[in-house]
Amino acid sequence: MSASSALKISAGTTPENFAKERLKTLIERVERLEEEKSELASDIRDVYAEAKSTGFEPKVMRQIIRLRKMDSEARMEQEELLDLYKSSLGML
Amino acid sequence: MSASSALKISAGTTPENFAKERLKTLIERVERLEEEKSELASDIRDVYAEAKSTGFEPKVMRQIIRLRKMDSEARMEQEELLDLYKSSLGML
Amino acid sequence: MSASSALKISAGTTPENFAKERLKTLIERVERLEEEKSELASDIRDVYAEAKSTGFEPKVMRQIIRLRKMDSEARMEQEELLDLYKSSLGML
Amino acid sequence: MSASSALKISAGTTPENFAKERLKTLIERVERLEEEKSELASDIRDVYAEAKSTGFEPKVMRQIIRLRKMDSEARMEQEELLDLYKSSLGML
DNA sequence: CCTCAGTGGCATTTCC
DNA sequence: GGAAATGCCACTGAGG
Repeated sequence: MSASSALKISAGTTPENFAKERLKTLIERVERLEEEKSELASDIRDVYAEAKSTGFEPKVMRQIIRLRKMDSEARMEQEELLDLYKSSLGML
Repeated sequence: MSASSALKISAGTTPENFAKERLKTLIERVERLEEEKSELASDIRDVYAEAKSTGFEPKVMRQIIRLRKMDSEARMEQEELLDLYKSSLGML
Repeated sequence: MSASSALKISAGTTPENFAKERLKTLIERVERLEEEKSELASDIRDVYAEAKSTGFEPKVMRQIIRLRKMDSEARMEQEELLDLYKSSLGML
Repeated sequence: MSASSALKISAGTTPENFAKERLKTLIERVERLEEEKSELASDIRDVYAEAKSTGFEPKVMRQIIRLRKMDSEARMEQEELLDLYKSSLGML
């Protein structure tokens, strides 16, 4: 489709239409991402279901995962703190 | 634990170890999925930030998205209702 | 109430007793409300039972009710969105 | 509106319309009850909010209420059991 | 008995 | 940073 014809103004790119299209695009991007996020959530539920059927309690697993997450976050904070010290002392 | 081979004791596949490995695998699968989920959440925040910097209010966008989601859910429920009617009337 | 009388100490309104009484009142209010809520749940079950005995499937009824609820919620969200647009445009 | 005219058959009380009206009534009864139920739930939330603002922890209050409920249910069961014994022994 | 929807509670996130 | 809202999980209770 060519944009060279001024005759097609009625469906053209007025500023309002431009904004409208832009908004539409942004919303669809979010929706797509949300969709993928939901699928991952569903995958996670599946893993827990599988675990449960093998005899592992999902509740306990969640606890473990929470703890490991806290651990790794604490470790990262420690490292950031260390870097801060180093840079303060001109050691980076 | 089998006593048939003394050599494999330390790293052997006793039932307990088997369960332990299985649990470890499951937990790592969940952690990987959670990781991806977080990245998507981050992507979504980015889109909203970008939208905001272009003059669109995230609050409005969220509302629009919520409405669109409700619509599609309503449509799905409609279909379920229809199936229910059909099954009630022996048409399935 | 005055603390000048030593006679009323044992059952008096010390700060602790005051808090205790207040807590008791709050808890009883919740319990009363929960009670009424349970009665309504029971009434609802009765209606479904009656419907079933007249030949209507509760499952279908629930689905219909769910849909109607979604509709009314969608309507409310529509209005909120409109308000949001208005406030975005300084029309409120 | 008069029911004396046979001319109004098209909107009349055919068996299907009768069933339809009956269903409508049942559904509206349920919806009304659900509505009241929601209002009570809202009232309960309000009480907890009020309690919280006065310094009581809702979480603890919920615990207390749960325990008291268990107690009263246990007591009722005890009494039912006692009645059963009595009737077995011709003491009612 | 067992599945499943509904509901309350909790945690995270978001907005002010 | 604190309050409010949203989404998620566990649990209870109803229905098959």
